[in-house]
Amino acid sequence: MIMRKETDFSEWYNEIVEKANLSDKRYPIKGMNVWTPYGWKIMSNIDRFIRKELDATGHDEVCFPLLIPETEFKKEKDHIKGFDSEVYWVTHAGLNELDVRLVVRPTSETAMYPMFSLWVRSHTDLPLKIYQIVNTFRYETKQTRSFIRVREIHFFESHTCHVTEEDAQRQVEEDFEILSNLMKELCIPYSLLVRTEWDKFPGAYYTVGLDTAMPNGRMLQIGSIHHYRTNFAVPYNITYEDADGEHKHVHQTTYGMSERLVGAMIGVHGDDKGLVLPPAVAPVQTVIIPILSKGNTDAVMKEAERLRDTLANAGLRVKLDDRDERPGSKFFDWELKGVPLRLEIGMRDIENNVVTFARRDDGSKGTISLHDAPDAVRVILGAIRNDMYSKAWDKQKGCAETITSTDNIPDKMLRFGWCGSEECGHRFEDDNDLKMLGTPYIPEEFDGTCIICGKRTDKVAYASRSM
RNA sequence: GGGUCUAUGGGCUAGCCUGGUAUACUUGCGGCUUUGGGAGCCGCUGACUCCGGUUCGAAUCCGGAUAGACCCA
Repeated sequence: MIMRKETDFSEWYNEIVEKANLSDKRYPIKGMNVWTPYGWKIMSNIDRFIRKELDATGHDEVCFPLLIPETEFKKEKDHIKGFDSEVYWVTHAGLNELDVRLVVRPTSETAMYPMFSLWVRSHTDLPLKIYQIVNTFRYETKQTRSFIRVREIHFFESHTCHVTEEDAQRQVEEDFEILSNLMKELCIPYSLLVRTEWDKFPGAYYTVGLDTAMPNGRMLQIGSIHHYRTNFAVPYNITYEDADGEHKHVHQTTYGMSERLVGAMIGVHGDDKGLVLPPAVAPVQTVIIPILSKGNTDAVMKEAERLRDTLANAGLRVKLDDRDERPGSKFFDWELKGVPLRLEIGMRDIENNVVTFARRDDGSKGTISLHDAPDAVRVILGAIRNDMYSKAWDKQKGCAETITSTDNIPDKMLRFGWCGSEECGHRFEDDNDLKMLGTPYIPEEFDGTCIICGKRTDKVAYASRSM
């Protein structure tokens, strides 16, 4: 197997997805792939974390219907303009043509908000904080890629309603905290950029894009947080009665991240040997490889099974690889599949009361005592998580390059002065085949000139080629 | 949005130009031997994307559909 992550990222990515068996692309609809068990376990582990975080911050899980009546879908003008060209339509039921066509949800604002209008009556009903983990559908015309650009998208979306704009803003801040907790487990670095006016979510007041750098220098959007103000509450008539008996529109936010997180994890952590999974989401956190030889098979297997049971009882996701293969072959397999920690146990180890371990993230090896294996394994997994996280951040920090002219633009994340006008923004994008990612959410000191018009500016913007 | 290329067992692939018997490797299944970094031998299962055309005969030639890869906007 020859994999070259740094030089042929695109090929490398496809090869990893196929060989590690994360997804089966052979389903005969473009952009709709089958989640195979290993890939789905990873996604489910991510979902589990999302549930934990959202539940802990007072969100309730719900599940809305997949189909949305055209009449509801079209209530918010900008929203429909943004999604018109990429939704699937249900036009028939059996042999009959439908009077009101149905949209297969591309996102659930227009499904939820008519119900919100019924649910929210009083200021005591607020804040309303709900989320769902479902699949959505968008008709992508561009080239598709497993997890990164698909037509059926597995994602979570949280929707909140608040009394005031300030309350809604506080929700956005809470979302950043949830994001931070989640990314620590997935070991993925990210930047927070306020999207340009022409790139914000259709119908939003503002959008914060969450981006992470891929090895080919391009930025991958892994999620977004939107502040809607009352932009949806007005057309959907979501109002509450305040303490003074006055009826007011709610202020709303949404937050969403998708299966792209899996794509980001592959891209950020993988290497030429295959996947590298963060311990929190790895379907198998540690694999035990028995080293057998003639005459000691039973003794070693017995010890290996005991080790497996001990670790499993301690709550670790452990697998004993008892296939009739040579150890080397098993090493390659599990490295390809990204298992964070490998334990080897043979006669030599048993005689010394130890287990040999090998870390997937940095390749380091050593031994741990058989007696306190569960604690030792937990410590190593924790170290793997921390090292993966900080290593990934170090890499991302160096990834943005400040440029002052549009000559010889490098293929990476770009930082530059921007006067803020749409005209300059569009020209920058069109002339250089780049996508503006936006301006920093957390303001950055800047003193320079707009890269297009040359006007003095203290505003800085980011851009990159899109994936 | 525009263009180029591709489609053969589960995976990878030979054959296509010049029409007639489909090749190797790998996976899977069974067996023997092996096991501290991709083991070896034997046996078995398993394929020409779909629709139409040309032809006595099509994986091969022609047209279309579908799916995939890449390039440009």
